[in-house]
Amino acid sequence: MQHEHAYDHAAIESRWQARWADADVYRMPDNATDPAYVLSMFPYPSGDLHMGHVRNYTITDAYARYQRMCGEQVLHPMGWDSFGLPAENAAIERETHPREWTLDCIDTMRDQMQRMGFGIDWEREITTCEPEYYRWNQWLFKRFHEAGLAERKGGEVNWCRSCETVLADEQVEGEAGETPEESHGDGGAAGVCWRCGTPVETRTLDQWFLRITEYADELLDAIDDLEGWPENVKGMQRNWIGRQKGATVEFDTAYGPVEVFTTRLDTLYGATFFALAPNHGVTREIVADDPDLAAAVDDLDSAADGEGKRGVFTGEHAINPATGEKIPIYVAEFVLADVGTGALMGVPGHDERDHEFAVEHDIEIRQVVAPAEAVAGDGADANGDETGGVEGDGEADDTGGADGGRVDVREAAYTADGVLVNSGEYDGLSSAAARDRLVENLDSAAHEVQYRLRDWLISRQRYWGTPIPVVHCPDCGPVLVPDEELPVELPEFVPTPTGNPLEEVESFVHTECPDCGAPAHRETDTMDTFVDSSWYFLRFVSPHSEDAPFDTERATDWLPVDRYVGGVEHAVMHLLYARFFMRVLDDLGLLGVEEPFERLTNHGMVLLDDAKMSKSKGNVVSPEEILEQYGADTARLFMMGVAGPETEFNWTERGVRSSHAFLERLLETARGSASEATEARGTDEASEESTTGETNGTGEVGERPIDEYVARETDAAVAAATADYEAFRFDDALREARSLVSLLGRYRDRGPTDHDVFERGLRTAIELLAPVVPHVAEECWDVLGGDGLVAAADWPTPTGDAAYEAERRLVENTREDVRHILDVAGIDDPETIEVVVAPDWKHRALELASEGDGDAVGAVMADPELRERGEAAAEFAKSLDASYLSGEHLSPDREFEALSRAAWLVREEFDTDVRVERAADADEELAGRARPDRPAIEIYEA
RNA sequence: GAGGGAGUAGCCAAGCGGCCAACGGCGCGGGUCUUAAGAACCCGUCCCGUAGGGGUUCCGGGGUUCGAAUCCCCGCUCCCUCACCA
Repeated sequence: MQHEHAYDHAAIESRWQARWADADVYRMPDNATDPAYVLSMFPYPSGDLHMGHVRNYTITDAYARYQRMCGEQVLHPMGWDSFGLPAENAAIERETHPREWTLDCIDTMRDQMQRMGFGIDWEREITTCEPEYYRWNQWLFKRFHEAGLAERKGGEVNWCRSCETVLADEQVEGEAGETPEESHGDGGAAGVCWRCGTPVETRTLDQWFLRITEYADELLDAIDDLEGWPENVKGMQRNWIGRQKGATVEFDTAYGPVEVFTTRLDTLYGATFFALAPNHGVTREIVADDPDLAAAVDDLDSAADGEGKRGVFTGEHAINPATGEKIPIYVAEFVLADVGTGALMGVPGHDERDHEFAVEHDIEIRQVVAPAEAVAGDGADANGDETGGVEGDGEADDTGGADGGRVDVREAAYTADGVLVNSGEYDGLSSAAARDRLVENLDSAAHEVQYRLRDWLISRQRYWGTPIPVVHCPDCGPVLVPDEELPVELPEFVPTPTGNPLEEVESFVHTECPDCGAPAHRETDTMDTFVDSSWYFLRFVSPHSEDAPFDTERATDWLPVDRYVGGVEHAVMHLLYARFFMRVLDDLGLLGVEEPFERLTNHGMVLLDDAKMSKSKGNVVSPEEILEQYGADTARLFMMGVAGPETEFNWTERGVRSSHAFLERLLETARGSASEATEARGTDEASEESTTGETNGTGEVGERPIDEYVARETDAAVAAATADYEAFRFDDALREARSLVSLLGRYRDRGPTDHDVFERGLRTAIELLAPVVPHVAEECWDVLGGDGLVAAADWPTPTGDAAYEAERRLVENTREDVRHILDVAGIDDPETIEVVVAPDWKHRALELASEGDGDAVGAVMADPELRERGEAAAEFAKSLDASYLSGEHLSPDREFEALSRAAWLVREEFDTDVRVERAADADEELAGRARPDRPAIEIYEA
């Protein structure tokens, strides 16, 4: 059941959206100097905004608005990551063109964003599927190519036998139970074709790659300096790059030397078998004239994971380069072609996986490394050679099967470093030293660094992407299209039952070689869409530039993006590719910045009933509905108030309603204040009634403690909320703003208010709320007769330099103490509550003690005046512990003022008389009980 | 298995060396307002206590420190990423 809206959000929102547009508030001039660059990851235009988008953009919008109010020039742009497979699918399904479908979706989503009130500079909108944008993908591709960073080479890709086409990884559907998560890059996925269900094979085809591996070290090492990035993202990137330092070494075989990579060269003497990947070159040679063996190898499943260590003995042997021993060569399932060299030395004594294989195939297990303490215990010559060496060598610890310094490698592999045994001349060396020594001594051995990161395969055999600007000439080979001929535009879309539609467009394919003019055919592959998103944040700097992808000078000034907000799912791909692009562009002299994103925030998910919202599960709350029912501000306020940006939270109807109710109240309060101001002007009738009990203060409206209290709280709220906005703690900032509104409500309800105090409070609250609920804030601002737009107003600054925190704490603690006393003492009907601030000398003593070096009593008693206090001073000094000393303290005057201002709260709560006094004006005994931060309290019963 | 993160009162969730018995929200209890309900607002919500006190807490166990939810070590549990990675 819906109750009627006390405010017409639809009218208010569209009114202010129009006003913002008219006033061009979000326009970012090109001549700005180092503006605040606040960015949300741009969306794929799927057709509808979902809650995740709304949360994402609300976060950046609120921060951008806050920054703008702080006087910053703010770049908060939006664009569309609009190439990609779904559009192609949708076009086929709906018998339309991917471009039309995409542009329709963009229109819908732009409209939704505008209705959400996101303050975006639409003049800078970019759409990656437009030639104006993707021509620069092509241009950049050429620059990469010139720098030797784009190359064509054989790559493993997914191939569907039935469709006779290459499939992008996304076009490979996972088998039972597996989610077809995105995994770009190399092929090898085990799955089925998305169109026909045929199991996907792997083929090696010539494809275009960007050589990101050239930047592996740089990208990895620079992660340490990304201080504004979350640890998990940094960890994922490190992991993904996967640098591993070790060594290569060759084993001789009847088919020539075969290289292996190992991180544990020190275990070389323990190598008792040799293993090849099923599709290793040497495997093919061995198998070539042995059909039985070939069949056995064929039977191995290279995609098998986990259980069992299947393998086939080839009958061949390899020569251990260190010992000259002959060891059996196996073809093993667990050896992967694309890891290391596709071949490995098996050391069952010191590698768990090898151990398992050896046990299954009855291979000798030999110990060649012992825990350091075991060797020392034997009195063996441990040699003490700790020259250190290769990165990543760990201290010998007792992991991996060591037990009391003794290990039995027949039981389990001992995988830790230690001291060499059974290793001839290397016995007694530490693992690390042995690794270095072996590399020195063996001709075929060399230090080697390996990466998990592979070059980035950007070729995609589909229509809806950036055409790779290459022409294949029978004579000249692949030739790049000259810059003047860019962009290579996509031809009309012709749906084809299978394969890449581009191949079917003769007018596109048939062309001339730019070099020799001979008939040639155009490359029909398009680029991975991650190319588009690897530099889009640069395009926003000069979105209409026609002679460069972006203005170098301006980009160098504006970048990096100050705050980048998006989902964790882009932790590796997008964010790594973008970092790669930036570094290349920097090296090419097109940019003077190396890292794209200064501070990165991964927003949490929006849940419904503890589950991720998803269309397939049907548990989706559509922004469209919320927009209609409650309005944009309600949705924004709820999302921002319920949790910090990184925390996931549950969408609840209740929460939404309470946010909506708050906005209604706020609006009523503003309207009430405005009408009161007009009516009651001059009507200063004394309603002294409610002020008669005031002990401190004159009772004149505007000069009463309560007026001062409200004024002070207004400043305190500003101070706190500002710190919260700075720290991206929007939930806390909103709490401050909301509690200020609530205080103002009480202030108004309890009697005559000072109009200036009240209105300043209200205006301030509106300003604090404006970044999150911009429409209602504008409406209130307008009602109150504010100057211009709040969106363009100055962020409030607290007047004075008050210790707001300390004051609030003092007041709160004192109030709690009063309640506590009343409760514990069982006083039901207090008549007077007397609050006495500690005497000056105690404050002075505290000050001296905190300045002194530990000896509080000494420091205090050294002061002649305090010494005169005798016993009392000594006692007090003794009671000062370190935590008390380290705290922030108010002066006696400040304490007195803060408590006086807040006295009305106590008075109201307990319906009693309250007296706040200075020590000098109070009973001596009572004053004696007071300490700084802790006034004495005496309660008199009726 | 490797790397990252986390375990805080009924629940969610801050805090990350002293101001912490520990913010805030939900739930629950009391109160104000109201014809009533709801909303809103105020108070309470580990135990004991007739004056602001005391006791026992922040996964478990050790340690560092005058002082630890906060730092270090060990263990347990959970989440995420990568993974038969040589």
